Amino acid sequence: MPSTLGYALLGLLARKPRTGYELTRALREPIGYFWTASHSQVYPELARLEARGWVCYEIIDGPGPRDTKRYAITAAGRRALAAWAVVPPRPERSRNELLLKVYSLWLADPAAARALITAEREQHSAMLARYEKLAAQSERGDPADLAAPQFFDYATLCRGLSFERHVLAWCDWLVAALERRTGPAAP
Amino acid sequence: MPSTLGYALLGLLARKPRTGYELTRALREPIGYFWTASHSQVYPELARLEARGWVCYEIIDGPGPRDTKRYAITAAGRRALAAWAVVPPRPERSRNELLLKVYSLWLADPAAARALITAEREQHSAMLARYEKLAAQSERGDPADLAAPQFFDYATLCRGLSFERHVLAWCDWLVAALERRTGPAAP
DNA sequence: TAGCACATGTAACTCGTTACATGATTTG
DNA sequence: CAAATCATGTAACGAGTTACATGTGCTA
Repeated sequence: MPSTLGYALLGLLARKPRTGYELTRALREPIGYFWTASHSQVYPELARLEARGWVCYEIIDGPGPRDTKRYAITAAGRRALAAWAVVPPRPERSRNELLLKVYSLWLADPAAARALITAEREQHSAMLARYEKLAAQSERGDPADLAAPQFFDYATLCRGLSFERHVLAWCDWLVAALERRTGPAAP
Repeated sequence: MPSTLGYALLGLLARKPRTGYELTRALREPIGYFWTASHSQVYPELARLEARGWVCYEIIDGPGPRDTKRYAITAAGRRALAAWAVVPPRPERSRNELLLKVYSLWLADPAAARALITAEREQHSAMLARYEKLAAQSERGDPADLAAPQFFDYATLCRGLSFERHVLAWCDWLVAALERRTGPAAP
């Protein structure tokens, strides 16, 4: 039973073969919205998956002192991934540093407290813009085809859009509440 | 500079003095909604905070083979907490195992996929009910008093309510989309 | 020619979980 | 009398981050 990262890599390889470097990049950009890993985790994990027979690789020529390996998922890997995907994940305990700060914000300087929430708002606003751009670009595929990955890409994107909108609304509410009490921020 | 857990403990102690055990409990029930830790983390962290002069303790008598210590925050601890609270947290990379599973759900059995999302929906439905109960109980305090903790308790609760409602709506949408394609689930 | 993207690995360290350990008091 | 709750600690392990390490090819 490999780690969650192993299944993240399998999920990417089930769509197309990639090198370790390409997997690392994918763990920043499309997958990074819900799972991340650094390259120092990726290479050992690929070796473990290969030892288990869930991925295989061919050596292609590339730059640098080492071999460049292009990995692909095997039939056994695909079966393992499909089985893992429907096992309910254990309820994960949330870790939200911002909420922890809000919990102690009554001790803080009111102007600085307002600035904290405003900054957070901007982060989520930027993230929402990125998701909206992705949504505009995405070809959704045939929505009738549940065996094609596009619909599930779209489902994860919808979750991101919804999440950012909800956080944004909460930030707006909180900033307004803080301003109502202490007067609007100085210019 | 202590860990985030240190500030979580300070945040609790700024409200009232507690024993390590009481802090551990608080890290499950009220704080657990946005930060968790097990008791094996709490005791060493309390020792570190004490060494730094941010908390102090008095020994009270209790059961068991060891001393029972009741910890309280010091003036220095309170200053450190107030300063930390307004420093913007580094944007945290999300880790959402369910979304990772959704990303590979096109490979899975459609009925099992539907069951996965339905189960997730029930989890969030139960969590929403807990939050709504808490909201009904909560005395919000004088909303004009930004130096009192009650308003900020309420703010974190609002975030929980909003979060669960958004996830619930997404689950409902996804289940409906999956059913529309494969026909309603067998009874 | 300096920096970046490509490309792959190892090592040290931190944070968090699980398991090990002990023992009193209360409740079913 | 068994189990849960109160109460506090240490140790082993696993997952993840940061830093170390090497080297090519392209572009500003």
